[in-house]
Amino acid sequence: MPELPEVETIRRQLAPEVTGLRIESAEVLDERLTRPVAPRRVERGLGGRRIEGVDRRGKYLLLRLDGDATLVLHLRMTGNVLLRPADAENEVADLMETDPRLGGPRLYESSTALRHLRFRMELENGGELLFTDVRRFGTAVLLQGRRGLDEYLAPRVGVEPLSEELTPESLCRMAAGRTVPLKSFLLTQTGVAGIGNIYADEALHRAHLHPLSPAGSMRPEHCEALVEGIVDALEAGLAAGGSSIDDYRDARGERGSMQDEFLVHTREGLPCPRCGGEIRRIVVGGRSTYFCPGCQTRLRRRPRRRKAAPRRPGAKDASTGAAP
DNA sequence: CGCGCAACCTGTCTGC
DNA sequence: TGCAGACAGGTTGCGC
Repeated sequence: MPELPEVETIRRQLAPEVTGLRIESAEVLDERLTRPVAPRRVERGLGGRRIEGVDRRGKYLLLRLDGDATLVLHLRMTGNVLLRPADAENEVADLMETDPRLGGPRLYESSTALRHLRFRMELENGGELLFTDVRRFGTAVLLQGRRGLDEYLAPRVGVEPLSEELTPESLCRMAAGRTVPLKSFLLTQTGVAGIGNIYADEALHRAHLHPLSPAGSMRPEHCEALVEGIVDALEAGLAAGGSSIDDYRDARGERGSMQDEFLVHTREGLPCPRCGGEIRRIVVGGRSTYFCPGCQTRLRRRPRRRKAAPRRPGAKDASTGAAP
C-alpha cells in the first residue's frame, strides 16, 4: 500500500508542519516496532531532539534530527503516519479511552484506527505525530550519523525513480541478463526503489509490457517505454494523493484517490481502457498481478549474444531467401 | 549470485 | 450464524 507516492504525500504534508519543532517525548507502544532495539532506547534517543527536515528514500520516511540523527520509518503493508495538529480538540491519550470519534471523523474513519497505535511523539507546539499499524510489520529505526544512515539504506534502496538516476540506459543495465519476470524485477527495491504491487502493474500496462516477460528480454525501446511508464504511474499516484484501496490514509487522515484511476490493478474482468481487452489476474512471485493480455505484449527471451561468426559475404538470409 | 517461496501479523471476506 | 481457509499493498531470510 504505502508505496512511493503514498510516502511522498505524507512527507510533503509533514515537512512544513513539523520542521523546526522539538520532540518533547516519544512513546513506543509495541516493542515489535523497534526490534531488535529496546523501545526505551529509541524513546530516550528521540526526546528533546529538534526535527530539521523530512526526507524520503524509496518507501522509507526519514525524520532528520539535530545531533546528526535520523529516525527511519517504514509503513510496510498497513502503517499510517498521522499528524494530530496542535489545535485539535482532544488529546490522543484521552480519545483512546473514550469514543474515538470525538476527535473528528477523519483520523478515525479507517480500519486502522487508534486502537492500533504503535508509536507517538509529542511535539513542542502541542501537536502529535502518530504511527498506527494493524499488521505490525512497520518499523522505526533511530540511526546516528550520515554513515549510520547510509549503511542502513544502501543494501535496501536503489535508484530513485523520479530522479535523474533513472534512465532507459540505467534500467537496461540493471535488467541485463536477469531472468526474473518484469513484475518481480520492478518490486525489487534495490533496483528501482519505491515501486510496490500497485504501481508495478500500472507501470507495466503503460509500457505495453507483459508482467511475465523476463527482465533481461527488454531491448532499448522497451526500457525507454518502461521508464516512461514508471514515471507516469508514480506521478499520477502523487497527483491523486496516493491510493487508498483499504488502509492507507495521508498525514491528515484523508484517503487518496488513485484507486479511482487504476488502469488495470484490481480490475480483473473489466475492459482495458486502452484496447478494450479483458483484464486478467495472475499470480507472479506470490503477488496478485493485473494486466491486459490484449496490449501488454510478451517478449521473447533474448538469445545469448554469440561471438558473431563472420558473415560470409554473399550468404543469403535463410528464412526468407531475400536479399537485404 | 539469482531466484522462488515461506514467514512475519491482523483483519476481512468467501464459501460451506 | 458460525467457522475454516484464503487473501491483503512489503520485506527478509532460507534453500536450491
